Amino acid sequence: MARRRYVSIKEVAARAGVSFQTASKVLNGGDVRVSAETAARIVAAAERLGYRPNTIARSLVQRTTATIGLIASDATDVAITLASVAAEQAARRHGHAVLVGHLAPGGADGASIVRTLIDRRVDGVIAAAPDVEEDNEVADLLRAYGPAVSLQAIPGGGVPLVGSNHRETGRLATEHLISLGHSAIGTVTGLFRRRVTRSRLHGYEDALRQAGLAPDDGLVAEADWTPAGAAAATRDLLERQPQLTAIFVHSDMMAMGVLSALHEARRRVPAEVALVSCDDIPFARYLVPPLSTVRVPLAETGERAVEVLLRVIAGQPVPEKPSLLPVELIVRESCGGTPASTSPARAGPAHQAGQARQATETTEATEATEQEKR
Amino acid sequence: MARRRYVSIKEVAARAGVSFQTASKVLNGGDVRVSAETAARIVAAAERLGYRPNTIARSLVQRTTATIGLIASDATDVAITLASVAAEQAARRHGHAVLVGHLAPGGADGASIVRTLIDRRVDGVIAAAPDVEEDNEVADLLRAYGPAVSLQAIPGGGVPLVGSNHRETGRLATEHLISLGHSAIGTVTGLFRRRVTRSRLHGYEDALRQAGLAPDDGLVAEADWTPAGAAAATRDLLERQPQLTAIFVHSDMMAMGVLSALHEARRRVPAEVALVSCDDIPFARYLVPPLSTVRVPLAETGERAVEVLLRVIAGQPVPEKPSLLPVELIVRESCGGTPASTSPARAGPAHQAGQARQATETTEATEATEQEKR
DNA sequence: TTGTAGGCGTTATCAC
DNA sequence: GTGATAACGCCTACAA
Repeated sequence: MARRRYVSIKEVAARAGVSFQTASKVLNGGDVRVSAETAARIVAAAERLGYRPNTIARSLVQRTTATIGLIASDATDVAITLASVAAEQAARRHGHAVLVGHLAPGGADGASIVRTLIDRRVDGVIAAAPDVEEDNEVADLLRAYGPAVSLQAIPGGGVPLVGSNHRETGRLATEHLISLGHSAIGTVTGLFRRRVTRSRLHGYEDALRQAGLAPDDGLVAEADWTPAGAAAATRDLLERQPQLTAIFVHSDMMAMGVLSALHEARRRVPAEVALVSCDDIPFARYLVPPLSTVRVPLAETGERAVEVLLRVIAGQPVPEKPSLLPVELIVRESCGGTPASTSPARAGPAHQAGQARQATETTEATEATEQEKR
Repeated sequence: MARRRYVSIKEVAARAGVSFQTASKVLNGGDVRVSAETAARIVAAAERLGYRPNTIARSLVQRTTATIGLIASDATDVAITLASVAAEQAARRHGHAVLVGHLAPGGADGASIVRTLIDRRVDGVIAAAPDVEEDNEVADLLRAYGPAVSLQAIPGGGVPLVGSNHRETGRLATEHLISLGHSAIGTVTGLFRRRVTRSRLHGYEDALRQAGLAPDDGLVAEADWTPAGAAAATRDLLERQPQLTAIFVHSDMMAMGVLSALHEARRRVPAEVALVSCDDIPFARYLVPPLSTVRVPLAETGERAVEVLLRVIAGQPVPEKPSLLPVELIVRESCGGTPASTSPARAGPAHQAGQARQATETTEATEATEQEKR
């Protein structure tokens, strides 16, 4: 367990009887104008000695670290974690290491994370933490230093965005509830100050209006993305609007809180209250009842973000327009497969999703798919 | 968005009218045998120019990177993610950056992650990925290069372990079910090849034997830590042992699968089947019904791991014995608060947990606590 | 085909 | 108090 003395390229060279510069040349595979025989000797020596290049030294001269920074949120929302983990894996597939900093729940330390990354001279950074949407200091640092890509809007702009169409998401979910015959549709939202919340709310209102229903602020309850907050918001909603027959909730994590509150209030899902959510985290299908939700391609988002970042790092122009990935409604049981006979509401129009499709999923099919993955 | 030209200490020095060595001295706060006035001038210049030290260059000469490596699992198990995120946050609090590598679901790329970390000359590494328990190559690399700490056993030993007493965990959960009057207690386990599984199974058997009940292999169903796998195992179990009235499941993630399968089988929880799990992930309380579970201090485990690692890095002796954190039974509704009147089974003995306590939690109390945290 | 010189940005050890 | 010299491990010319 003692700290290992790393062998340097000079030792390899000495062993092979060449200068270390020659060794460097063959070990880096570049333009090897070296006899095949000496090359082999060098490679053999390197192997024998267990040579591992010191990327620190290499970075110093090359002025690039092959490392990207990742600002991640704490682990409370599984959906976001999914995106950041996928980003890390994608970066590594592309030959880059990843330096992460997770925002702490209380502290507004986004800037200190970014500074750590800058000091370590990462080649670029990905912001995958909703909280930084409100952090001007982070935004300034990101703009000032090197390339960056964000999974949420950055104040002041200037940082390419990768995400999905949140308005579409809200619309899809709400339209589906309308098409099932619901007209008293409440919504448990994320924090109002987040763009994603406002966009999904707009989508929700779009769908209502399109069906001739008037949006009503009394049907909207703000929560904080946590199950606890969503449970509280749901209790409020049920008290204020006991007649509601459906709820659109802005995230699967919050859907758990909604289900919990509904259960405590003895309202059966979907018989008495239908529920549609957003995200489609891996275990959404295992909630009781299985959750209908608009799938947001979180993992793909993370992967796309590193692709965009790596492209910018490579010198390509910074994308002007956000990169939006398609969302898709996944129908399971929490919204009821058939219209809930609550009111004579007009059936909503068919789904005319732009870049979205609708998928209906049977229990058996899902299970099979997910088993396969293992 | 253009890549910023970083200002070097030489520019700062020039600006302040001193040599760069002097600037280095005052900027690093070391033994400042420099006039207060020049010092101030240097600091001012650094600030004005937005000087950020190049830690790459610093690392090269100091042969330490103030960076630790973290081998993490993919995000499928929330519990494990909790530990690795906490570890990262703790490391940063201690002034260290963290380079992560998440194991990909399929690939056995643990070793390649470790090599990436080694090449980047991290000061130490934390293995927080159950999968590496079976990876000899990772174990060898960890032993060969620098300090390491693991959250699970490492083949061949030599790497300090931080975790919890799994046998105790299994015993606590099972004893509680026994104390509620159950005698036909099934268990949905993790993968048999993992130590944690075997330990929890031993705890389960300990409790049964102590209550005069004979362990029965027919009551044991292996799963793969996923909700899907646990659901399948549960269906098997219900088919083979329709008389069972209680289940001990080895993780909260799997508990979701168990609840799902129970729901599909129309078995009410806890009225017909009582359930106790392990982990106490943050949303365990929001499952339907709220999950009784043995709390494993995941976040604390991650924090402890970095403390141990940092101590070893600082030159203190490598701990011989594993560092085990206490577990605690959290009673919620999934096991039923009162004895299920199923069989005339002898009530189990009172809990004589070694380092564990039992906590009973009301809905109200939990909610209050969790709300506070925000 | 191989070796030499120079430098990446910093810190450390001495002289001055 | 301050600055010159050397070194960390490597890479990229360019010279031999």
